[in-house]
Amino acid sequence: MRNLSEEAALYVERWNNAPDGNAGDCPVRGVLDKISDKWSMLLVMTLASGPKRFNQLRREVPDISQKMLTQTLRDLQRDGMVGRRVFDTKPPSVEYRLTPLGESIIVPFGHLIQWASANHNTIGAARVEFDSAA
Amino acid sequence: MRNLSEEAALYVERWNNAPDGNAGDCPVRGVLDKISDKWSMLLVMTLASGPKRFNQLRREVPDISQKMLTQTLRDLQRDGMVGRRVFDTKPPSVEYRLTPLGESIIVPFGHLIQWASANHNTIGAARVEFDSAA
DNA sequence: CCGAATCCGGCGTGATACTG
DNA sequence: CAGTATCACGCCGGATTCGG
Repeated sequence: MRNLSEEAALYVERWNNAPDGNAGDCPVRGVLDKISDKWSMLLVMTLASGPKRFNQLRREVPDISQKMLTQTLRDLQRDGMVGRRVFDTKPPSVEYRLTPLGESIIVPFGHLIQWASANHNTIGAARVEFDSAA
Repeated sequence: MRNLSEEAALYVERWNNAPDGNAGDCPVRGVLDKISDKWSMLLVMTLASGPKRFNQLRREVPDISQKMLTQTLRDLQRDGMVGRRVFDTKPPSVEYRLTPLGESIIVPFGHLIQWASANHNTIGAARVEFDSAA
């Protein structure tokens, strides 16, 4: 191990000592697969600012199709990240909101966004450099 | 906004005030797409414990195909996350190691792993509950 | 030992149309 | 407004084979 930060070293150690290090059925990878879903985290962050209705979400995430919005919301609901509430109005309206579990992922995911925001320029430059060298 | 933690509220605000909130070409989403890659972060965490050679990586991540290993390593190299060093030995050997940029993602990604590790039981239970209700 | 090149099946994804 | 149903396409990713 090189001189990583204390905190980084801790995570690396935990990773290496995980009971199922890198098995395909490792439960952590199961959760991470959801996180890596194209739309899941985008919707979570959109719902983070408060409950929203179906078409409201469509407007705030313009490039999601209706199908994927429905499907992603159902998956998030299934995982207990999002709550769904139906109002018997006319026309009917449905409200989606983050559960406490859903809210709890905002912080760790925020760290990742912060990292991406801070480093996307560096990454972009590295890509240009790499491609020009080829 | 409900009573999220101070930190969570901060990330939500940043997200909503982002210059490109949710455009498809938002640079942050470009970076996040890489993170959401099936193998990228797995390899980063595997390399976090030190430089490794090609077949060494294959052994430590048994369920990755040779093709995806090559491809993912090249992408990571392109993004400046991984360095590649060739030794003119016989037989030749190639060593991959994290760059400082690559090491810098260990901490934010570690937070996510920690969250996944802490909550995968809750999520699993929520899924069973949801499926049985259907 | 470290790859590149090729073939190909499956599934995630979007477009479109229809329902209550 | 809030979905469901169906179809068709793209491309990711695995298996296999070949090369330096």
